[in-house]
Amino acid sequence: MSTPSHKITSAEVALRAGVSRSAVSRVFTPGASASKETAKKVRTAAEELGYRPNVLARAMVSGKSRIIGLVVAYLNNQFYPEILEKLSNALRERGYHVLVFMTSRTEGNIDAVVDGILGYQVDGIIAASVAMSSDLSARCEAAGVPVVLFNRTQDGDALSDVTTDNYGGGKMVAEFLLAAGHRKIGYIAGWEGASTQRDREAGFVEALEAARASLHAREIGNFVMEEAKAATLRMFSNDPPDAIFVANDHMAIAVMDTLRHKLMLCVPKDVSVVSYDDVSAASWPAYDLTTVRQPANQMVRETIDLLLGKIDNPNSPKRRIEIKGRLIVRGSAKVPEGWC
Amino acid sequence: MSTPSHKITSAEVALRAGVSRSAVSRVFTPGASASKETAKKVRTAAEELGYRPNVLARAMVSGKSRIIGLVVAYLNNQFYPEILEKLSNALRERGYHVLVFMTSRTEGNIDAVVDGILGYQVDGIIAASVAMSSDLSARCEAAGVPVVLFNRTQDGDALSDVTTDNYGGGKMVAEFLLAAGHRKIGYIAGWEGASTQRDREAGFVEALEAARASLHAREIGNFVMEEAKAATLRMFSNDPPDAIFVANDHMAIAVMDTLRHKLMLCVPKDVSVVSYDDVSAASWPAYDLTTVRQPANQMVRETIDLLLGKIDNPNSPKRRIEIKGRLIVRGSAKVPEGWC
DNA sequence: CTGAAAGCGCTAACAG
DNA sequence: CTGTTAGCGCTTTCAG
Repeated sequence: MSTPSHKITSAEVALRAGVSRSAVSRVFTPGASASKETAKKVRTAAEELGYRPNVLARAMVSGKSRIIGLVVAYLNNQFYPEILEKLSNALRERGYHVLVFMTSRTEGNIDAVVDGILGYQVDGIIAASVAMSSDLSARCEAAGVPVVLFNRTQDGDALSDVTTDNYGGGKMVAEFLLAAGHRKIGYIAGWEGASTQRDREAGFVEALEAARASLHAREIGNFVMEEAKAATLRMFSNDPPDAIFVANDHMAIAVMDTLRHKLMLCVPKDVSVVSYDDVSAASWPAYDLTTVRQPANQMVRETIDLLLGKIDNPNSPKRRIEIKGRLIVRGSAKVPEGWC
Repeated sequence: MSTPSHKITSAEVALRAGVSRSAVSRVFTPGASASKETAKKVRTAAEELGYRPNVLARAMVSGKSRIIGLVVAYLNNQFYPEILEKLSNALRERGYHVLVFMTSRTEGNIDAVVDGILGYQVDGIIAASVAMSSDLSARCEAAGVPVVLFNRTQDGDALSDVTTDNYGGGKMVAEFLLAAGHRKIGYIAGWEGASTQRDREAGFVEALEAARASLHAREIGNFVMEEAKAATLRMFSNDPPDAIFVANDHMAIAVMDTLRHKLMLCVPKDVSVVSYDDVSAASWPAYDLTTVRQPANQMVRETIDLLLGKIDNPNSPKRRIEIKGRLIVRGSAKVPEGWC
């Protein structure tokens, strides 16, 4: 392979292979018709020259960039790097690449961010745990760019989304805690703008009430470790609970640290802790969290199917996919008698 | 703003504003000359139509895509999500976006991955903790795409890189452990293909030898938690050490879990543990790791400066930047008398 | 300061 | 199966 000091075009390959530019194009276009012989000549020439088709030029004429924009808020919560990795791998297998757009979780600048994405002619957008103004989703719609919300729903909106059954998950946790005999149960909430937070809490509280119990204490942790610590301290400053449901694992880690190292309590002897997500740290022996698993692989698969489906068939209807979660019982909470 | 069902072109904006396409272009090109009045007409029309310049088309003619390709191996190690986030934010501030390419850590498929990147006409590539064949770096060179290696050096190669002083860091750890009175010191190695692994170990071992001590035990963890656990078990199966240096925090977490929960040892009473990186989990009370901090912000800044510098000025020379690390003393290792 | 014209690298329709 | 032709949306000389 020679190493010229500029980018190689299909014309140069064509010249060297003694064919036309279209021939070159066809050889590099899956499912286009070129004779075995032409293909070989072209591939050889391309190899020798170090030619790669220019994806951008291809995108311009075909209208498909094979780029998916991924909007993500905080990578601190281990759940999201895991998702990003899975998403990226699965997408690559289907011939797409991921352009990452970081934003803060609050609605403020997300519109600007997505606006920026649109300029890259992405074929689709996955918004992980962020909210979009309906104005903005309308623009995406208008631009013909499908959007799917990952791990977040948004009402009154025409966006597809993939979530787990957060309501059912919250309910499961309440039933588990109740069955273990807990009666003074606290809840540490995530950011209240998040549908995950709202649904988990709703399911949790309703199951409590269905059993004639009620929330003993409630504090807000906003999905942020520092705030979760402060919330825990507040919750234990007076008439402490004997069990806590924390809205996600990320905060639960901070909660457990605070319980043990600031309040000198034992988990689960003094207080049971249950949370949500089942990130990999949840299974580390130091925490050993009982938690509701969000089946990441399945969520990713559904998200991609939904998005690519919409790309292939732009007027496929909006869909909301809700996947059942499962309670993973570990050591951070008392286990009810005979629980299986 | 109206919401047409297709993508808006500069021609449409031009038409509505009663100017030429070039005028529109100039209004959206920073530092181009357009009269105040034209600018206003164009902006209004653009706003009403919901126009965004097509970055891809612009890239084709200008030759600059404003996309940086980021190659990253595993997001499991918390260090990388943190870096990705910082990188992405800093780059966006400078008008670039990040296209993420995931690969496995071993050299196998990385060439294919980078090859794919080149097709996107990225303006530059940041390779985080992955090795590139010299053949491939030659191709990037030939294509005029600068590459900088993040947290990894590669000898015999013309690539710029940004690392911390891993050799010096390893040395610091040895001195710290020795000063605390440890004499039976073990090392859990990372993947041996990594320069970080090699340099940390080299500095560590040489400082040990300089003090007429030597490595008491050595096992390989390959930067993978499961393997680090197995390595720990092996190391303690016979004549256990009283201190361990673990090549990074990610493995150290697994090592500590194993020490405490499988081997029933106390840290640091029975064994001191020191590691490398200072990811956020290192400061969680459950681990409270004494570790060498890699100054992420500074590394990111240098990386970006280096890369963008090379983009602006293609024949700026290759540079290797090495940043000093610092030992963050926490509770996972005995602290030498009078250490400050 | 502004418009007309040319062309970035590629693919898609059309003849042959 | 193959080459020719016409653009994708934009920026950029070059005249005016």
